[in-house]
Amino acid sequence: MKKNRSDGKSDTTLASVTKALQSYIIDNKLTPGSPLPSEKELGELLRVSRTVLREALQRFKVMGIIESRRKAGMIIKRLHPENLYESFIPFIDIESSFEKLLDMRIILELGMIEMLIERISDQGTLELELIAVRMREARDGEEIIELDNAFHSALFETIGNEFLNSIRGLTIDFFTITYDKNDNETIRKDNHKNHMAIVDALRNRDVDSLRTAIKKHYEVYR
Amino acid sequence: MKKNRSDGKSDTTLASVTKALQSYIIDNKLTPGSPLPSEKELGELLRVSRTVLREALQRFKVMGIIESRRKAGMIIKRLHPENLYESFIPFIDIESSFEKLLDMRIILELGMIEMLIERISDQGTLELELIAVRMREARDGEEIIELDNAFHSALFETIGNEFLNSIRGLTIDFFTITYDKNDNETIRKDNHKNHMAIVDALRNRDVDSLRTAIKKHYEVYR
DNA sequence: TAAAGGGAATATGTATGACATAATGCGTTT
DNA sequence: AAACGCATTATGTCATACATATTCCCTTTA
Repeated sequence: MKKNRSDGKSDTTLASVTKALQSYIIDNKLTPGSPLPSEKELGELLRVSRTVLREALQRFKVMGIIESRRKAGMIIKRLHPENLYESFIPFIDIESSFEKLLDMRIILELGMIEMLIERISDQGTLELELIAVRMREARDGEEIIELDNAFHSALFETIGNEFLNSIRGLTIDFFTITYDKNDNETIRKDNHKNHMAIVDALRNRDVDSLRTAIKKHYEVYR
Repeated sequence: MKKNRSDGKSDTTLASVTKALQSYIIDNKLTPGSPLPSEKELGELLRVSRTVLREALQRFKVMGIIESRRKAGMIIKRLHPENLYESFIPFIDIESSFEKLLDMRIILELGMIEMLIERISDQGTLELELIAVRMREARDGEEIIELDNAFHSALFETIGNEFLNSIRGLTIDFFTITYDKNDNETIRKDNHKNHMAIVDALRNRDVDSLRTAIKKHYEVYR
C-alpha cells in the first residue's frame, strides 16, 4: 500500500515524533519505573512507522531517560541528566583540552566552598578524612587515582545536587586518563597533604582556609 | 537472503556500530566540517543495514556531533558538548528543582570569580556595562529576561570554555521559565543595581567585592 | 508441595527493499 | 552570462520479515 501523506495533518517527521514522545511522558506523568507502551502500540498511536519511532526513541535512550529490554519492553529510567559528558570524552584531545577541563574542575570546587561548609555533616567530614588518610598508604598509581576520585566525588555528593553530579564525569573521570604520566610518588604526597588540609578546613568550617587549600591543591597542575 | 550472523566476527549490534563510528571519526581525524561517507557506503563499510546504522548515527546527531542534510550528505558538526541539558528542561519539575538549579548557577558564578577578574578585558567590561545599563530602561518582563540572560551569558563567554558553556542552558535559560511569576519592577531594579555592582567590581578587579556583589545578586531568590 | 525443566508467546533488535522528499548540479535555453 | 528546468542523489520514511532474548506458564520431577 502506498503512503498517504495527506490524510489529515499528521506530521511524520522525526522532530515531531520526538516532541510527541516528550509530551506523552509529561502528560501521562510518567516517572522512573513507569512502563511505556510497546513500539507497535506507540507507532500506531503516533501513526508512524517503527523505523522513525525507534530513531526518536534513540534520543531518549541516549539521554538515559528511556531504557529498553528485550521482551520486557521499555520503561522510564530517569528524568534528570546523568553522566552526560561520557560520550564526548573519546573525542576530547587531551593535550589541547587539559587546561579547560582543569578550569572546569577548579570553578566547580571553588564555587562549592560555602555550600560545602554549610552542608557537610560531621559524618561526612569523617568519611572524607578516611579517604584522605588512605592516600598515605597508597601503593600504585591505580590506587592513587581511585582514592583521588573518591575524595572529589564525595565533595560533589555532599552538595546533593543531581545536576552538579551530572558533570562529575567530565571533571573527575577525565583526569583518570591523564594521570599516570607523572611521578606517582610526588602526586601521592601532594594529594595526601592537600586532601588533609581540605578536611581540616571543613572540620573548622573555615571558608578562607578551605579556599586556600583547594587552590593549593590545583597549583600542581598549572 | 537470510541473515548470516556467523560470517567472521562482525558484530552488528547497535553498541558496536556506535563504537565503530566513533573509531571511524577518531582514526580518520575528522574535524568539524569534514564530510562523512553516505549511509549506503558506511553501511557497506561496517557491514550493517541502514536501519541499525541510522540508529547509531542518530545518537551522534543528538549529541550534535553529526549533522545531515538531504542530498548534501553528512558532516561533522562539532566534537564537543553544547546545550547538553536542553532536552531535560521539559522534564524538570520547576517547583522541586528550583533550589537545585539556583545552587548550580551560584556555584558556577562564584567559582568563576577569580578567572573572570584575571581574564576580562576592558572591552569585555564595557560590553557588560552596556547590557547592565540597558536594564534601567527595560519596559516589559520579556526585555528584562533577555537582558539578564545576555549579562550572565557574557560572563560565561568571558571564561572562554566550551565545556562551561555547555551548561549555560541549564542554569540560565531555565530561569526564563520561572521569571515572570514575580514583580517585574522589583526584579528590574534589583538586576540593574546588582549588575552594575558586578561591573564595578570587575573594573576594579576586586575579588572580594565581586564575590559580595554576586552573592547579593542571588539573595533575592532565597 | 515445591523445585526444576521445557516450550510458546512476545517485545525489542536487525535486515531488506521500496518509495518520498528535497537539494544539488548540470545542461539547455534565453 | 544569467535564468530556467530536469535528472540525479543522499537522506527521510514506510512496510514487512526474520532474529534474539526473556518472560510466563505449563508440565514434569524430586
